[in-house]
Amino acid sequence: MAGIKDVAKYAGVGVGTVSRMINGSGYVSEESREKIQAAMKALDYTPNELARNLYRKKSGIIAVLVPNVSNPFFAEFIDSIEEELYVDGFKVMLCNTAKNSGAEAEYLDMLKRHIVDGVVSCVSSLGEQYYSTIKKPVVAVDRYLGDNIPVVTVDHREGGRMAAELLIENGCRNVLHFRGAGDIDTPYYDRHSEFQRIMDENNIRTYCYDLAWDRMDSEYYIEAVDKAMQSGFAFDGVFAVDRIAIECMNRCLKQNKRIPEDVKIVAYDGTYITDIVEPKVTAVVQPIELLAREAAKTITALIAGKDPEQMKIVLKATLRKRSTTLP
Amino acid sequence: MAGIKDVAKYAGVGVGTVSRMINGSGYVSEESREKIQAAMKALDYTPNELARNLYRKKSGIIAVLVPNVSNPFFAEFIDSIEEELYVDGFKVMLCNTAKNSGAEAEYLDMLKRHIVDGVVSCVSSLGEQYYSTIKKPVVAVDRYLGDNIPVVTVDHREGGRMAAELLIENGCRNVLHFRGAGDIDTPYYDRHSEFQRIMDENNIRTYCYDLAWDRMDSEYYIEAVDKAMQSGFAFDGVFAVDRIAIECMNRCLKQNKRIPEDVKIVAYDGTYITDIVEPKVTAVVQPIELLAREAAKTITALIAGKDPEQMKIVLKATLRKRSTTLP
DNA sequence: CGCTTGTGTGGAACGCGTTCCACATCCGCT
DNA sequence: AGCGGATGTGGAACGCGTTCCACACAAGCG
Repeated sequence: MAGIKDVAKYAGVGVGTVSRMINGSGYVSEESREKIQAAMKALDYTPNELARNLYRKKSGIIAVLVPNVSNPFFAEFIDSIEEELYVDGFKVMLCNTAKNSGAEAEYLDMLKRHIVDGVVSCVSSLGEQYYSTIKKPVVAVDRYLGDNIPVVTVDHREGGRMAAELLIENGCRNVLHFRGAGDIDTPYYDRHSEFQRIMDENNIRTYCYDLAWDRMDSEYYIEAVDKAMQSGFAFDGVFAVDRIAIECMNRCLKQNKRIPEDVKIVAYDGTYITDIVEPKVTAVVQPIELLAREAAKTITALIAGKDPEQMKIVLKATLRKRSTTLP
Repeated sequence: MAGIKDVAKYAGVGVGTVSRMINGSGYVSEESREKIQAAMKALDYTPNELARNLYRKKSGIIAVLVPNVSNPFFAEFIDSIEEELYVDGFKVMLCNTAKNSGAEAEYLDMLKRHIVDGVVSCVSSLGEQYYSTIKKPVVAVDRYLGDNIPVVTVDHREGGRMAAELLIENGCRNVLHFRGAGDIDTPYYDRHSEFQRIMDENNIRTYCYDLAWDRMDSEYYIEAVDKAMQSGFAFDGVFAVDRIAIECMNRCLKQNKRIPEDVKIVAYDGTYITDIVEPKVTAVVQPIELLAREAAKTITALIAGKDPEQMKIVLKATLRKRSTTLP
């Protein structure tokens, strides 16, 4: 493989001149330009990015940590952030952490090893104290990872409220509430706290099912719905993440319950799967693309050495009424 | 940031000794071991992977090119291959190519730049002649990228046959056939050729709708179904990729057609979305996990300098009968 | 005792592109 | 003529970890 020295020799110039030309820095005469161009073509030269990276101490790669890309929420998030970071010249390293409890730490370790310039984390099994030791660019999505780590999140309290109020307006009195995983003081959980608060305030009976934080697969979701159904709790409303909401809906339909007449359903996330089932599911929609854009902006700012303008960016969720609630 | 020299100085040994200790190569006395260990801890030393990479001329990263991760087929593929490659010590760089026509070439270029050690490509807008100039490890998934590029694929001919025969057994006489994108001589397309051949052979009327290769989004799919519906072709069978099959099903239900009595549907891919809609959709299921595993095995073998045992690995698709065809 | 072999070590050279510094022209201007 | 500035260039030093070579010392053996 030809190196810059070979090019310089072939073109009859010094390595510095070749480097300046490639990087468009400093002076290079028209004559040298042509000779170097010819040499590069003749030797089929491509700069070794590894060497550049070493010198610059950066790789141009950002790690994005998610539990699982096959979950449509994270798939859409990754899709968007990849696109966003691509235009800024960064590549995305994909890190699924659910498969293996050591993966999160290992991927974070790549920051120290200079393999990645920054991390966007949508997971948090490791906890604040672990993250607090990291002095490199990290952005948290939907969870607190420590005081010095900027977070991009959604107003889940408001999201939980919208869901709760809609079910109440719809006249629900007995609601099945699948509570997501995770620490209670992570922004993510606000939807459940607020939802539950409003339910209690209005004397609505609820049956809460707490999900494990490390399972996002269909099998587990189906199992969860099974168990909730077997509890014998007679419900006329459901609040759950997309996939579970859909599963509940299908069970209800199988039991000849009418949707939305007998059971109202509000899903959380509003990924495209709520729109491909029939009836389409009413959902609190997370602004995934915006979440990705803000996360991208924040991490690139951090990498560029700028302080993020805000340590906490809170986006708005929206309510998308479809056919699983009354018109 | 502390470097290996600092550690060596602090421990009172030479850099070579530190390096040997870190890499477990060569001799290091117990005494040196302890001193180095202490020094590493004291200085919070982590080796700079960039420098190692430069020396070794490899980055430990494999680029996986897909049109779009939000498509569940690719999401599941990436999910699996990431897991597979993780155990082999490789990281995955995610490359969505649909967003931008230049992205595929740019990501491939990273091979030359030594940013990635190999590429697993599930896309092919660039064509054989482009790929043929690449002398680095590349594995193709479901498409031919040239004679010297190993391919992992599925027996789509068989897949197309299973779908066709099932619809015929079900008594379909007028079938809506959404044909996927791409070159006709890519393995991927075999399903359509074979399906169509059998349809023609049995004098089944078909209405073929050809999809654009560069669109995988819901909007486009909905538009496609719209157009096909508007054609006025009265059909009693549908063969299409998951997402479109589902869309067709929903349209039919809305028009009060009964599934499967009035219209039979066979989807291709069999990702989880065919299982969350009601009725569940009969599908030719691609062995995505296996596809990922074989692709991972092949690319790691290539990177290790081994020749792949086979230049073409063909896996079996299976038919999963659900409720959109007769029992 | 002399020799081989095993153990252990320091440090120079290397991989490869970037930057910086010293140095050389050539131009215009006073 | 003399000076300042723009233009242009070559190559050493650097970033940082790895490898290899020269060298040192101990033990084992005839």
